[in-house]
Amino acid sequence: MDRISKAAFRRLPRYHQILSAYEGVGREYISSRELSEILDINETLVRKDMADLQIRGKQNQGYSISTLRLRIEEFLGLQDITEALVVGAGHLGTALATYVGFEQYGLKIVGVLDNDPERIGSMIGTHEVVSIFRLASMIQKHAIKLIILTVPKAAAQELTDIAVKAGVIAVWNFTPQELNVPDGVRIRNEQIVGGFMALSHYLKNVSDKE
Amino acid sequence: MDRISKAAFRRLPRYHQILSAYEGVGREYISSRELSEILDINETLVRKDMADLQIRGKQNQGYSISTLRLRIEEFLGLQDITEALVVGAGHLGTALATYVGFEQYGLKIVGVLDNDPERIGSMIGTHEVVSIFRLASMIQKHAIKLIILTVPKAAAQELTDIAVKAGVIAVWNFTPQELNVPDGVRIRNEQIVGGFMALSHYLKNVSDKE
DNA sequence: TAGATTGTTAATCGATTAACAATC
DNA sequence: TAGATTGTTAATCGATTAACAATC
Repeated sequence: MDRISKAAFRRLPRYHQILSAYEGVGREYISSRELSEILDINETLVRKDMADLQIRGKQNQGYSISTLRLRIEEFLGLQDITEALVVGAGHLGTALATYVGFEQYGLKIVGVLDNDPERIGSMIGTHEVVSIFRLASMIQKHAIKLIILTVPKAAAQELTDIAVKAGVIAVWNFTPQELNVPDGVRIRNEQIVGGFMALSHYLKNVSDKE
Repeated sequence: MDRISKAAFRRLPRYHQILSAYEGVGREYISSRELSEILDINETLVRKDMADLQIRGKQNQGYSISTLRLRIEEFLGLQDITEALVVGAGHLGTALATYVGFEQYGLKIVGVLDNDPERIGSMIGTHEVVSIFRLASMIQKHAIKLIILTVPKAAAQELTDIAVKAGVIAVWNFTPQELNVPDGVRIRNEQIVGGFMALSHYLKNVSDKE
């Protein structure tokens, strides 16, 4: 069975991104040392992560970049197509709905919904924005398992309830609302403002020292 | 000195968000039990976090919501104004540049830059998009310490170098590029696609079991 | 061979949780 | 008083790192 630690799991996207970049310029192998320096983590930790992924390196050369990248993709299920709806067609929803990079990871946006009559019917990339009232029916029609939630905080829980009832089992939550869902439904909270808070704390302490 | 664990630090934005919501509806106290249930973490952990923040609760009532919120804001420096530039005026840059919620945390966007002649001169919210060639001069003029980077991956490192040379010491990085910066410069990587990867892994394992 | 590198084990470090005393 | 709750200590769990053997 595929099992790695939570902490290692969080490193996989970062490994993946470096591997893709190196593969793009034709490199074949990368050492744990190099990976550790780019990511600013310990070298042994990289080797441990590789061992957890059941990837073996070559003495004197390091790890095969393509093997490793494919292994991460397999592990994360990036080779399957995941169809998703973008719920909320504001700037952030638009950014996510039109981001072409997602294709590479198997994420396919199949619809964009909003509640604003002015937006409904307009085009976002190749998608016509449809009414939020069609959320449940679209989920059922396409057997959607994942929604990308970019609506105002006040609407987040209600729309999640509707989506879950219609069959969704994963919510990528870009709202600051802590969502309540039944067991078996997975939430990923982006809470973008959290990133700023970390930097704000740093900036405050730098200036305190001056 | 203000010192809490890394893990506790990551919980602060989530506490803060709940406290704001409860304060908005007029609640005065919240127990560690309630916080732990909303966030789906252990009750003792909440109390330990409070102790780390040097916040004391009241027996039988819990923690004062406003005291706790203010303490978190103080700790994170959210009461100071942080001026920042949005570098890259695509959909994501636009979303971040126009997000009104940032004000509440002291984040003030003072400019938006892009390299596309079609975009330069257009308005994003109250900001006129200016040429990326003015990056260094704008940083110096406003004594900017933080940039919000939403440019294509290929441009990320070069623009970071320019910004750091001009005086920036914090980069909120929404590109997938791992940035290389001198000591003393803090990077926060958003790597949005990482959130999808976590969900993709979950979805894969759910369907494998069927 | 010497050097570079992987892979593994044991030690250490950090975070979470259980247990329970204190108190309103 | 009994019940609800905080606050703290010690135990446990999980993650990282140091040390070092193996090997190309």
